[in-house]
Amino acid sequence: MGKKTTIYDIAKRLNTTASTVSRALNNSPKISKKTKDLVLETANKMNYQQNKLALALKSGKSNNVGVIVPRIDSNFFASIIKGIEENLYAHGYRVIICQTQNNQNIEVEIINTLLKAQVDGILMSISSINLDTKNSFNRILQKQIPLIFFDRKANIKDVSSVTINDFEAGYMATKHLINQGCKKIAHLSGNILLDIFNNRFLGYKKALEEEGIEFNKAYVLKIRSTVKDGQNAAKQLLKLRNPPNGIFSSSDYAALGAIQEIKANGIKIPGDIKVVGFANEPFTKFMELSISTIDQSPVEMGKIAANVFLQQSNNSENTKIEKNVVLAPKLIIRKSSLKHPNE
Amino acid sequence: MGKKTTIYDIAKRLNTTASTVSRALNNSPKISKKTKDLVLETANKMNYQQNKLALALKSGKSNNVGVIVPRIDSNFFASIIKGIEENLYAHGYRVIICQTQNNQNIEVEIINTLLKAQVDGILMSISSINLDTKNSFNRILQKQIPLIFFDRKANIKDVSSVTINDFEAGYMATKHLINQGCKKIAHLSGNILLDIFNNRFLGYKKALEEEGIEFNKAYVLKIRSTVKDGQNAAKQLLKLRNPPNGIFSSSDYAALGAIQEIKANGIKIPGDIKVVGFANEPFTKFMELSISTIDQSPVEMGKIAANVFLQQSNNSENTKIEKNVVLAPKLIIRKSSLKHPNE
DNA sequence: CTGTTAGCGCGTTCAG
DNA sequence: CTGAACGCGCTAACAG
Repeated sequence: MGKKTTIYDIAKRLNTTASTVSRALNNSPKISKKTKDLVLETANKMNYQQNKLALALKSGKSNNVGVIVPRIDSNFFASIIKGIEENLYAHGYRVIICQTQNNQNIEVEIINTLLKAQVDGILMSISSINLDTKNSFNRILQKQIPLIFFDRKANIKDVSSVTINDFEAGYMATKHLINQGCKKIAHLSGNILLDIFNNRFLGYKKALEEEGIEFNKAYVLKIRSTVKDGQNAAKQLLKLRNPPNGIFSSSDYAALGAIQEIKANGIKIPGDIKVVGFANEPFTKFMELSISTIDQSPVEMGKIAANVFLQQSNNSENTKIEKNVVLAPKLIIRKSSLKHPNE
Repeated sequence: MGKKTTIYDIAKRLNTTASTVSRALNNSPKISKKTKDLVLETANKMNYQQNKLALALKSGKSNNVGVIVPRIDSNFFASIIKGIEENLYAHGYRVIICQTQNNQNIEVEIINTLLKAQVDGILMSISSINLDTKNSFNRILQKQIPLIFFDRKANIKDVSSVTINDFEAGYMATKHLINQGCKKIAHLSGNILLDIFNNRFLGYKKALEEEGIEFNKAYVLKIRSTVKDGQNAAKQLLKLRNPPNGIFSSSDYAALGAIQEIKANGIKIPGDIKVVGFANEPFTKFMELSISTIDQSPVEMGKIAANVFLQQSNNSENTKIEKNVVLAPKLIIRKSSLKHPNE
């Protein structure tokens, strides 16, 4: 009962051999319809189910793909994973999820674990970029298994990526604030060692420059993507002799924190200060004072990352194909940044 | 370069055999320190990495666990998965994620796929309960692989589960509304074919009964967990000759929709109608009119489900252990249901 | 302590 | 069209 039935079991029952059974089950042309039907029937009767593990060992293909994210419980990453899973499941791949918690040691360890598990590909959003992780990436590439970055990429030759144009996003957000009448615009930035945050920052600077607004270092604060950090940042900004009247936050959570803090000080949003966040987390839409933000089409990003993986793994040629898909960010204008008609 | 090095490769290089290498790598006691060190060193030099697939085939243990949810991009399920992954990763298991999209055919298919992939366990929140799915569950049990339900369970002998006390949750939410002065309480219910929704409904009824409030069938509406359905439900309720002054929604999203619709009609919340949702989705806390809700401790739920799996898979005895963990729901009181001091 | 052998379950030669 | 033999990479039982 607990024992699993193998092709040997069903061969024995039919007084034939495993290879015949295998052929029948795999629709081989060189087998008579009669024995084939017979095999299929008894296989069914015996509740046979193919052991993919044996197949994987034999073929060298596990049909598993590793997906590595800092954490899964943010709508952004969960949505990407949704896109990846839906796309790859239909192609016979199973998705293994791993979280780094933004810890580089864990990140390296996870990559090793996945390689040992013989995954057919690794799709990831990097947590950090240092020597250890670079070594890990090289180990992946040496094994010839496709590596695809999404959102947070490292700049490595021969590695494909799917990102949004973060520079453009930063530019759009800042330009929008300027168009709404802001001249003193602060920026809450993530760790600029990561491209995404650096590019958003550069886009912000570019927009200021274009409008002839002088860059003010005191207006740029480094934050983690939390409500708390947003509150603290807002506190700092409000203390300035010349506080900003616009804030572009590279995180929706920080934007929310900033908004809370500002309102707690009796300052009006969007009247006195206008705010734009980043990521289009669900809550930004649901708030009464809905928050303007940048949408990154995460589900689509996941689907595309999966497509790039599929192309790459079907690419039997040894020619490396590096594909860098850059999606267009969408500025979503909501109440938190909207100029009053009379303004 | 692309070729993977096996224990045979390193045995050959050392003029020894694979078993010696294996012993060295696995810290076997019956091997001399000298050869062991030598093996480890050259293994390292040759970039050896164990092929877990071969080990899995040999041992019959894949170290993979399947997790099945309706969808991953809701904070509730994502948080459960977070808990599961964090717990199981530490124990050497990898987590394979699958989404049913609430489709029973897909659900059955996924179970089959996971069984073929030789997962060591299946943790799931069911999408539907019918003959096909029951057959699937039986197939899992026949193969002696642990099956654990979380949140949405089916009542099947010998199957463990981790849930919250939904009856209690429904009771608490309704009682709270009554304590805040509501006498006409509506309930937005999910599909009561699923235990969770039925139990919430029964808890709701029980609370009414206890307070001598007559049950009014017109106050109970069936909804899906969407903002839209919440809006429609509110529309219906407001049309009643005697509309409710309290709403207990089995979904935060529907609660939000109802609130939007009610406010759009110029009716005050919590002044005229008080609302309690369900699941403690992040946005409920962030709204200016924060929404009262039930917290289900999803991360903890995931961790516990993982623990139950671990216990069950270590249970070498053939005695079935069925463990039904029931977590206590937490009522989180926020503005949407709070009586004004003067009221 | 080390080498030999066998088997996990499957697909795929190569013979017949 | 079918059967016999082999190998994927690893561990474990058995000899030496």
